[in-house]
Amino acid sequence: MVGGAEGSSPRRIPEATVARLPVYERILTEMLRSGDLTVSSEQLGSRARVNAAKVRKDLSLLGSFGTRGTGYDIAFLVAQIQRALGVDGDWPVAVVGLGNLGRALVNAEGFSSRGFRIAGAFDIDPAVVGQQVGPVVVRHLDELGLLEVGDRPTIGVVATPAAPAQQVTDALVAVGVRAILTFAPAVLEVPAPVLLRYVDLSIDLQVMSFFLARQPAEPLADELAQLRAVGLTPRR
Amino acid sequence: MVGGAEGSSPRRIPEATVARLPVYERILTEMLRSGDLTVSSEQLGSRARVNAAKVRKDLSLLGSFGTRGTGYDIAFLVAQIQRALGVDGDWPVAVVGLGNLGRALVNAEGFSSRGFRIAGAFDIDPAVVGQQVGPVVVRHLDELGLLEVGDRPTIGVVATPAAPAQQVTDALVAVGVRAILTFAPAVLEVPAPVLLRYVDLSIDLQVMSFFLARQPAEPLADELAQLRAVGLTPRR
DNA sequence: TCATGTGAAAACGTTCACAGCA
DNA sequence: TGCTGTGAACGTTTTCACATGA
Repeated sequence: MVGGAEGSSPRRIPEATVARLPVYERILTEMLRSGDLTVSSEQLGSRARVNAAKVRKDLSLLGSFGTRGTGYDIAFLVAQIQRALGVDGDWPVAVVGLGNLGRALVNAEGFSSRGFRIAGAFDIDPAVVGQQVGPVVVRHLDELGLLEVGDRPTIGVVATPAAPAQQVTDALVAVGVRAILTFAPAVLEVPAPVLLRYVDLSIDLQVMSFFLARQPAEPLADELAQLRAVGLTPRR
Repeated sequence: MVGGAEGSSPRRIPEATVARLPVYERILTEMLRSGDLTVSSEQLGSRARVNAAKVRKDLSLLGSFGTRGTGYDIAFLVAQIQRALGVDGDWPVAVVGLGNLGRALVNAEGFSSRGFRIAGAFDIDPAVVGQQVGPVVVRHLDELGLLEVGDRPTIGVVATPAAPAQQVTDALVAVGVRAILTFAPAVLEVPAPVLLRYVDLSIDLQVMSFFLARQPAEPLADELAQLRAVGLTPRR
């Protein structure tokens, strides 16, 4: 649904596919490290818990660069996926809230890799402001608007408790973030153009337990093959 | 796809709906706190960023208990959603890895609420083992198998770095968890019947940035209305 | 021979539009 | 009149099945 006059865009990549690409990429990167050079849709699919035909459809949307009879060149595939996901971009991220969760995020492996970089970390607790946390020095939330032009965040991460989350979100929107990723267990309101994504332990647990509840405790292997892992997506 | 002879199960609830129910529930609970008594599908939809018809479809799957011309009784609706999600269950959860992330999880609001309870927290770091973290005392991973029968975890949460994640997962599977929720940036292998869900900052960021990249920086309100927030679900 | 790439079919999920009821 | 509940239309995603090419 990202309509518009895009001109020379190579192909429309469905949202469902976009959600799987990072998973493929991670698997392929791991395989590269293990010394593998090529992979079949069958292999990749079984590692990603995805039907092989789906893998082929997904990859064919990026262009046709598999070799019939052999499979895909892993290194090349990784490069193509990265290109499709737009790794070349620069995505400054502001993290607000440096409790345990915020600290974990700021230190996360694979955060600064990829186009993402932490443009700033913010809190209001005087005990935390000024502290060095991982790669950054925590600043007061009031300084959010004072970031250099090149560091103006495109994405805001809300890692506060539920109570201040809406206020923090408003502050992020005010400095122009175009997307919010929130870990706070609260429902947020943002203006329509801002992308909003909730990451939530209790929601994940509830969805999981729903499926567990209607699954026999000791089920037969056959029926289980059909039970795919609850996806990554919009789901998202 | 949870086929089988379930007999008197009320209705099949699609996965997409299941992923939205906890969101509705959270909004409704907040509205209750604000003193609201009823809600229309329009109101609930706009808060959840979901089409009103979809809200009605979702809720009608739980049974028909709206009042035409008025809307839904919020308290009753919350109860129905909870019943559908199976709140009545008991879901012991084992958390492995008590770095910043594990600490955040163990202390999370809304963890122990709902049927979930922390049956145990495990690590291998001698500096952490024995420590009181939030509501629990951390035990050594080797003691995972020693939990009382009533505390045998149904769900395992992996909050370790990528390197030991597979090993930890194997240990969890060995003690009989039926679902794994992992925050480790690694691809895991589990036997087919075990549900597996990845929660991953860098994947979320990548998906978000993909949509941002093909979205005009200062887009018109009309086009944006179509850009729904990247969902929760499976996520998804 | 083996595995990709892709039309066509099936399954699934969303949205529309309106009948039905308070 | 206002809002739910739901068939039917629509759009998207998945899966099948096989022609194609290394």
